[in-house]
Amino acid sequence: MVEKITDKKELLQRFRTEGILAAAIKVIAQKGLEKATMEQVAEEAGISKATIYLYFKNKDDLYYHCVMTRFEKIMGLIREALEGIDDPVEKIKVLVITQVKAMEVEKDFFRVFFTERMSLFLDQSTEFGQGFFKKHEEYEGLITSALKEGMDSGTLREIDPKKAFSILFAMIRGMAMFNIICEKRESLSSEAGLILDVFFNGLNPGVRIRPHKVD
Amino acid sequence: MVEKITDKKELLQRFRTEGILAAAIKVIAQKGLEKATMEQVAEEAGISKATIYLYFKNKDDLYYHCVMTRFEKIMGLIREALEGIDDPVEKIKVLVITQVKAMEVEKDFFRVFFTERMSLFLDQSTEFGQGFFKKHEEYEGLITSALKEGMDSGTLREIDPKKAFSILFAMIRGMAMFNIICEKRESLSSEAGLILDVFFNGLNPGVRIRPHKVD
Amino acid sequence: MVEKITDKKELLQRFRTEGILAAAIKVIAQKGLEKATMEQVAEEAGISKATIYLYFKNKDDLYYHCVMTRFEKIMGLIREALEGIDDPVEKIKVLVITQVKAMEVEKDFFRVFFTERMSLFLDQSTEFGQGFFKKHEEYEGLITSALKEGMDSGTLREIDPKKAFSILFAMIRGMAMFNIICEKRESLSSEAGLILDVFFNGLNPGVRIRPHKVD
Amino acid sequence: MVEKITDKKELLQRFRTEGILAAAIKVIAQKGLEKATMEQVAEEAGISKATIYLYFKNKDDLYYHCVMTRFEKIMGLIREALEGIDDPVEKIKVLVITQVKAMEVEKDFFRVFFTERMSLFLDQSTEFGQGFFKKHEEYEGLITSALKEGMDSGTLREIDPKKAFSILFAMIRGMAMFNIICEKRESLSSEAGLILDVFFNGLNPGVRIRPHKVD
DNA sequence: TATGAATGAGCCTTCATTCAT
DNA sequence: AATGAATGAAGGCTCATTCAT
Repeated sequence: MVEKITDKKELLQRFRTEGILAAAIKVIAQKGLEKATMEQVAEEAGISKATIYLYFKNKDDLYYHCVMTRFEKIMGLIREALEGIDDPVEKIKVLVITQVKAMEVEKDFFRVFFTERMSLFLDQSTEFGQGFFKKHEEYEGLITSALKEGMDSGTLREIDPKKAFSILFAMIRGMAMFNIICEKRESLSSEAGLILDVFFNGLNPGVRIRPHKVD
Repeated sequence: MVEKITDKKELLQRFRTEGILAAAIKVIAQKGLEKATMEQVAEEAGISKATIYLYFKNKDDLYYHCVMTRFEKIMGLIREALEGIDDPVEKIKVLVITQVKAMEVEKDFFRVFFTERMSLFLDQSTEFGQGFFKKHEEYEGLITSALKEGMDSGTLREIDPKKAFSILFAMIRGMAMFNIICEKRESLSSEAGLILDVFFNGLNPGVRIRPHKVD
Repeated sequence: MVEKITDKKELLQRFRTEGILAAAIKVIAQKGLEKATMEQVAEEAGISKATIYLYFKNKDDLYYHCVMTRFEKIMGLIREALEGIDDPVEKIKVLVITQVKAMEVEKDFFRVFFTERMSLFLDQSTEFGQGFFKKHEEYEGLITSALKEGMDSGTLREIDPKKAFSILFAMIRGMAMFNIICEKRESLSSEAGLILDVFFNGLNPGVRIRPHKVD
Repeated sequence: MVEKITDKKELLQRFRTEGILAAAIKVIAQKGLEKATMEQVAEEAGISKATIYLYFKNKDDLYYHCVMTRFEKIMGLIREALEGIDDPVEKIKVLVITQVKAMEVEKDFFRVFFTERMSLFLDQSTEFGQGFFKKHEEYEGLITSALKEGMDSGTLREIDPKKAFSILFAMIRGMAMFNIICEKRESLSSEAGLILDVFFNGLNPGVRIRPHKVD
């Protein structure tokens, strides 16, 4: 009996939390982080400003959870997409495409994430920085292990996998940023192929081993 | 005689402008954009808050000029470094290295630039956005033309040069961001070689045409 | 029960609003509009500056409501005083006296109203101007209708009632201003009789139909 | 010789002074007193901000002189218009009409004078207040003496001439204000007749001795 | 005399955050 | 648990005014 009540509480808790996060993401995506006020988030969530503080410590905390939620969602999608795939190169391909598509779905939010207050996540002396760092390492692991497999099997050239990850990630983020931001004509996901092409084949002429096409 | 006076005035003008900019860059690099107050900038510059407004319209304008100044300086360095170099691949190599080194010198400032209020420069409906866009196009041209040359001469594989630029730029920016931000052990410039290696050769195994070493 | 709560809220709302207005009127009357700061008003009201902004949009809005409140109060007094009076000339007499006395009670505030930022109320392209205009028309109607009655009944000479109102109002305001401002020895209300005398009889010699005495 | 130089100096002095005043009046009429900045006045006058302070103590002083200049000009016009007129009633008529017309010519400036910072002139504890008071007494004398003449000759009813002046002046100012401000369809001067009519004949019915027409 | 340059002194306004109910 | 009400803390910006040249 008591458990049920607890369950109910947890349910409500989760319900509220998610409602607030959804509202926050929407408002932040629309107005940008700085201009998004707690008031607006509360209004969008249909609750009172003070209530937000029952579920989140402060504005930074709220934003942090917005980002982490997105992050986790994307990680989930990636894991899902990777299921059943063995070929490391294929894995990476799927990874990139999934990632890129996921970001495209929430363009507006990621625009903010990429352009405002990233510092919040990068200062590892803070709770937020540490939390983000952990998630990021998990993500890094996902890609790094695929790269390693490729290198071990001889499909990929041997270079420091962490560095390879860094580069790949940089390409994704970089392309994402400018595609997201500049409202390019071509969809972001259509450029995933290009990223992969360069990442695998480079710009040198010669027999391209892996042409890539994204559906 | 009259010229002299004008010169003096211009000199003072330039002196103040640069003094303020230097102060602003310092303060912003230290505290971040949001937390940097006009008061602090003024203090650092050894002048009064109101004086800043004689030289810059407002805080955004001040920051905009901070960024543009850095941009121009880097472009100057790049142009200088490119002098006398004919080989397109070599050009690109030099370009990347120069760029990366320049950013490293002002780590703290670029950390802010990459993580706070980039939106200011990306909204092309504003004066700031347009100004930045123009400079950026110039920069794009610098790299794109080198890439084109390489493609025309057959040294590089034919792909849309603008896209190639995007990717290269993304790699630089991405590596920069995370190296700058995460206080990695390795210096940013030492990774320029890696960037170039991947950019030219990709991760596929095979004969690497262009090994790169950065001094 | 629910009603009670609402009532309480409304009560508090009204309480605060009136408290702030009273404080504002006091401070403004003392220091003048320009020199009266929101800080001072808040202090006088025993609340925080920010709280004022919960009840009024900005300083202009606050001042606007100060004026409108006075206006409404005076209109109320006039309506009350007119009750049971039928004779149009008597009505006008009462009107003028009531008005003049009411202004005298709040000399200091009306001094400010007459001498500072009247423009705020006179620019009908603004919300404030329109609000004021409406109230003023109501007030005009009150007097105009009395004047019309008088003209219809033959007690008063026929002239455009609106113009008659304008003149009467001008006299009141003019006398008020200079009596209020110049700290004349004679009380403002004692001059109401004079106003009425001239308004009805003019300066021409001849049988004065209506001598006026104000108690 | 020395005198000539002094004269030249005086001439320049006067020239500058008048230039600044003209500029100030223009700017103030356009923007209102509060929004008119010393900078704008200087620009309009084609000189530097600092130069204004060579000729006027401060902004208030400048405004004061703007007003006094207008005042003196109007007094001059009135004196001129009164020349050769003997009939006191006629004098008053001319007085009112001249005054009203003069204000109409500089509507915009008088709008400001009537609605902003009149307090500056009304506080007789200040130099400005005293200066204004003196001029105003002179003006009062002009009208009062005409009124007295009329009373002495039996053309006008006997009442305290100062009070009669007050009332007449109130009517003029009041009508002026609302005509000036409200952009009434009828020209201000066309209402001078009405003012005079009421002032002389009142609203009582009966033989109107003095119908007034204004050209 | 004229001015370019500099500034002191404030004030309004905004919000994230708290707390009594 | 939820919130309406209140506020502390700051910061950008504007001008009138001064002064060295």
